[in-house]
Amino acid sequence: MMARPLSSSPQKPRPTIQDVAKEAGVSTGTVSRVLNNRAGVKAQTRARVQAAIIHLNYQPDLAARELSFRQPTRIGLSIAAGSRRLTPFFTLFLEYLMGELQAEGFRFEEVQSDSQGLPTELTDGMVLFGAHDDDPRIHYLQEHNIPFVLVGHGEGIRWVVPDDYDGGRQAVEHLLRLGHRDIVHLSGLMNNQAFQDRYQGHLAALNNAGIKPHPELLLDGDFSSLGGYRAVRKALEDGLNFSAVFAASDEMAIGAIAALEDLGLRVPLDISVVGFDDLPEIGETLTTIRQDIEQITAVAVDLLKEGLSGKPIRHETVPVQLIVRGTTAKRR
Amino acid sequence: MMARPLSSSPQKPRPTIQDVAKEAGVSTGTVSRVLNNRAGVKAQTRARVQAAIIHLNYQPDLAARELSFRQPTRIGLSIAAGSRRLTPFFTLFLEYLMGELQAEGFRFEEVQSDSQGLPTELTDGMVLFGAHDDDPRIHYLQEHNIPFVLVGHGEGIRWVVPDDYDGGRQAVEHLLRLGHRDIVHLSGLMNNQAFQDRYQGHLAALNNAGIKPHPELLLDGDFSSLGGYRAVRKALEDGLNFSAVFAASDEMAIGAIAALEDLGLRVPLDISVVGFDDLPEIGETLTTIRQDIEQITAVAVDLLKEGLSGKPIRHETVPVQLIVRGTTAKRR
DNA sequence: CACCTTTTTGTAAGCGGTTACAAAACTTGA
DNA sequence: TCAAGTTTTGTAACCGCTTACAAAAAGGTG
Repeated sequence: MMARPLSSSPQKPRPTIQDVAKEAGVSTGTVSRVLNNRAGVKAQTRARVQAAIIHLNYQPDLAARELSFRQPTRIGLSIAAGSRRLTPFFTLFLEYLMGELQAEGFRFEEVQSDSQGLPTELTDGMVLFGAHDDDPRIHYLQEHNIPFVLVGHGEGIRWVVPDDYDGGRQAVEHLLRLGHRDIVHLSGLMNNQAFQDRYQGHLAALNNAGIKPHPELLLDGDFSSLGGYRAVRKALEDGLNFSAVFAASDEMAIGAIAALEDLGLRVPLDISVVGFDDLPEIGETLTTIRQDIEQITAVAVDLLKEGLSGKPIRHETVPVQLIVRGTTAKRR
Repeated sequence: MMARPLSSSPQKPRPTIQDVAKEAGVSTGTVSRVLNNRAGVKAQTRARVQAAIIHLNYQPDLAARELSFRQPTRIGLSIAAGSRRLTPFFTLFLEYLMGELQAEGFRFEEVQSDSQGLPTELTDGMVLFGAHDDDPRIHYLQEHNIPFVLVGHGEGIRWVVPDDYDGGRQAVEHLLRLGHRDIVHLSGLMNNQAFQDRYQGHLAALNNAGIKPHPELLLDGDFSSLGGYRAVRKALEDGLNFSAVFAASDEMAIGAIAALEDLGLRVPLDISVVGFDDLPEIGETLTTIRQDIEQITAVAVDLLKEGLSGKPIRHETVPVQLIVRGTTAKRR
């Protein structure tokens, strides 16, 4: 045994396109064409090159590739001051966005969350999270002619949102089909467009069924599991009459269920609960409205690419989907 | 008004080092030296170049730079299956880690969270989050000679952790100084090293003060605000006797405070509460133990760089700090 | 089979930086 | 004032890949 501590060997030079070319007995140009799936390579040659690639365990150098392609590649993410970003939703959004940008060969430059929110580094494009319509960042980006996409609603800009309104409608229609009439809406103070839309969808479903909404069924769950718990518990203790809860987030739904069970009610036997988001680790047992966060980020990246290539401005609404699981049942 | 929708101009070529050189009347080599703060440039020349850089709003092309430096640059993050990653802590960790890696010129390759957890793409280095000592990923990385750093404890590998033990000790010593003797420890099922260490620190502080720990003061708060709320509320309703709560996370502390206040107790007049983490948006009013997440990520990146250059294996413990705010007071 | 087209492959010039080396410009001391 | 030494600057090769263009090979046709 040596006294010296273990240390890994410092360098192991990666194979380059040259090595692959030599191994396959072709030129670098041909290898490059194979790598990029370009037409005009004989099938036989292509196979030989691919074999060499696998044999050498070749991975193209991203920097060199990026340099050759010379396309804009720096994308920034800017988060509005005050938007709740320490949430499961945002974490997933961030992860998927990173993945999408990476897959498209972009460089995800920085998460900016300073109070100003204005880009400090120059980027080729921006994703805006949680911005208002007259956000100073929007003006800044427009002035500097930097393409961007807003996750949220906007006027005359590129944006993408999940269909919150439709989600609210679907959730409540599901409960109505099960015979429920007195449906609590558990949300937060309505300063957020998404939560407002979910509530509007809720109201629309009631309206379509000819049911008048009851104002005291709108509860403030503070967007958190704790808030959901306290709101529902208080409502029960105050004797509020309802047979179902539509929580505008999975977290609030979890809290609602805990409160119901703590007070001896069974879900879904006595009370049905619907959530919103379908978050992994959290809402996996809930009847809920699924937001496809991956798709939202994919659309965001698409829109951004359109902006980068000067295409016309466009926006998109990503559909949501009711997932029926074990927390809803026929009204007793 | 044109009917055609607005569209931004597709391209605006960035200035290159050549442009800067011409503008400043020097060669590209000199500009490069200025950019990288190399010695051997006359102060006057340096100033002229810097002026040109600012004037042209020049930003070096990262791809070109990376290609020239030819250093390993792809860093992956791997998250153990089953570790709770949709938490504020993890989100902040991710953001800081991205920032650090970026600042050091690395490329943050991917967030892996598949059940296997093994790297699917080749990376030059890895950050492991929430791995156990005999994690298959560790063996894999060692076999393939890929440098990595674990956020957590390990044997014979590079790792970094915050000083959880010391944090627990500091929190409880603070409460002891205020005269508290019956201190609830609010945590989760102890499957997590960090939470175990915090509890061990708690016990050590008691022990140093000659106080015997009381087993029923250890409460399961499920690592969440809701769990903290329910645990503390139940304890109060069961008549548990205590004058202070040490919650092993800010979220549980928030829950604990809500429960206390719902049952008519005042914080800190009647009961003192200490949290752990000092999370923005969440723990900002708490007396808490501050974890410097930014520093943790910075150390992780340092260790990784050492691994990349073949330096000996080393680990580091990042200190934590008691922040006294408004939720603790002398025992009445 | 000679000739023309089409397909496949090779060659070499970039992409935008860094840096080893050489050249030029200053210092210094006798 | 000039040679030798030192500092500053310029030149050009190179990093690994893409791609326009040219060359070679293959395929068709009368």
